[in-house]
Amino acid sequence: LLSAGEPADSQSKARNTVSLRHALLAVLTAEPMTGYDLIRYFDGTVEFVWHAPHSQIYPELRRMEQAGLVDVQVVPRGERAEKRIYSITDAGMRELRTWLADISPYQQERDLSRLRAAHFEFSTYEAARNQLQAHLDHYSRALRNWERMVEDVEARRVPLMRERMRKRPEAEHEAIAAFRRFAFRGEVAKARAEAAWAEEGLALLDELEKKGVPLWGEPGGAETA
Amino acid sequence: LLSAGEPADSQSKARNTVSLRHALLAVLTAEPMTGYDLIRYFDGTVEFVWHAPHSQIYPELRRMEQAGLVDVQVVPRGERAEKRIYSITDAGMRELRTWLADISPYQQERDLSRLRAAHFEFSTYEAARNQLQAHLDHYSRALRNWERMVEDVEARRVPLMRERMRKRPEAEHEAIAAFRRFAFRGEVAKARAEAAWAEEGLALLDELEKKGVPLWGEPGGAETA
DNA sequence: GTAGTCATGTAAGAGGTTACATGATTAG
DNA sequence: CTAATCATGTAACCTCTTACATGACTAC
Repeated sequence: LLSAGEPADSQSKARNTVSLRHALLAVLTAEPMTGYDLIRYFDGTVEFVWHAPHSQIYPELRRMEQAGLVDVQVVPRGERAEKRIYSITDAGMRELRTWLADISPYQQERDLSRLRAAHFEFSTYEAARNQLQAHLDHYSRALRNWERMVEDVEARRVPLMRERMRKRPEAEHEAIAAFRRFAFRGEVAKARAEAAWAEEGLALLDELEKKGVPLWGEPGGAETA
Repeated sequence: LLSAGEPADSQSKARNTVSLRHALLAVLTAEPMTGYDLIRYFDGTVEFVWHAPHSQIYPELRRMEQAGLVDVQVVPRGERAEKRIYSITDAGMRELRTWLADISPYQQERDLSRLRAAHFEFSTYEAARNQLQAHLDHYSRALRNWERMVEDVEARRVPLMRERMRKRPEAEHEAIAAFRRFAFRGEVAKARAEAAWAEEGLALLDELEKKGVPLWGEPGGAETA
């Protein structure tokens, strides 16, 4: 049996669970910050490549601390409270670099929209249209977001990126901006492809309905066999 | 907990965990089969939209049986062994249709390739190239697969689809093929977009290297701050 | 005072991966 | 008789989601 997309690389153990860890390390390269700050950056810009809720981030930071990947500075907040400011260590930087060189196997597909679309014959024209319209809406919104982010990167309007640049020599600035822009452009391309796919699907539904092709779910269509 | 007496409140709470269940139901609409058969279909064609290992499929089939979504026929295999042939019930068909009409929230992004690409500045030109080359290889292979599958659907060369058609009136055949084709075309578009993205990245790396833009990970580049 | 933001956690459970485990049948 | 294929499970573990939970500080 031939399977779809086996990476099948002979070497490279590439044991790549725990990527939340690397996402956190990557953000911490910009500047030391609290878990709370990390969550904000995740929800702001990093979110689009790696989402994580705070219930995952706080415990992971503790584990990273124990593994020596980050240092903590405990700072009093007012009279009674405290906050924990994390910064990346040399070991953390090494871990990040190692991870950047690891080729990891591509994770298996699990695509709800596609799974549904492949079986629209059991549905109704109306329900199928709703699905595709939701798909189109979702990716249209996403597209606008990522396009604005590409512009923000080009105009150097991203605070965390500016901070990162401030700490590095001028010569490296171009690379820092270029790779961020490149990543966002990947999302732009994906969103565009998905939106176009949804539109193709909506056109297909119109065509089939006009031809009078019946679906199982329709009142007029055949019922359960 | 799913109970049969849920009064289908207002419109679609969209409680959409357990989609493995719906993927299995969808395959079972074609014909009754064993868990082993289901695994083969998953690994063959369904895999590209929904992957699942056998350790997930067997227990889920038992749960579906208990929920009344599938019927089982236990058939002796030789002298001592047995096999369990599952078929979808009316309740299973209803569940499938309900699910097809549910709009589920889009799951959060978690994209390793993009996460890495956004931080190539910490890597080396060589490592970054390897990443993108792997990306390109993966999606080029995927692209060829999905393109062939689109052709197979167009030529009605997919066994499970033929089986499905055999059981339905001629009028519905066009829809059955059209939706499968449409789903595969979505994967084609995605693979094409990802391959193009990787190529754009490889060109970017060439350009930056030619200009002499330094990266952190390079021997010539700055080391850890 | 009170609402909003800053700040940090725990816990239960679903879903998914990997490994362990077994044994029968069939084709050569 | 041996290998491949058919066939079905369990268990440990990890990740992620959702919900529960707390409280201090700050601006109005």
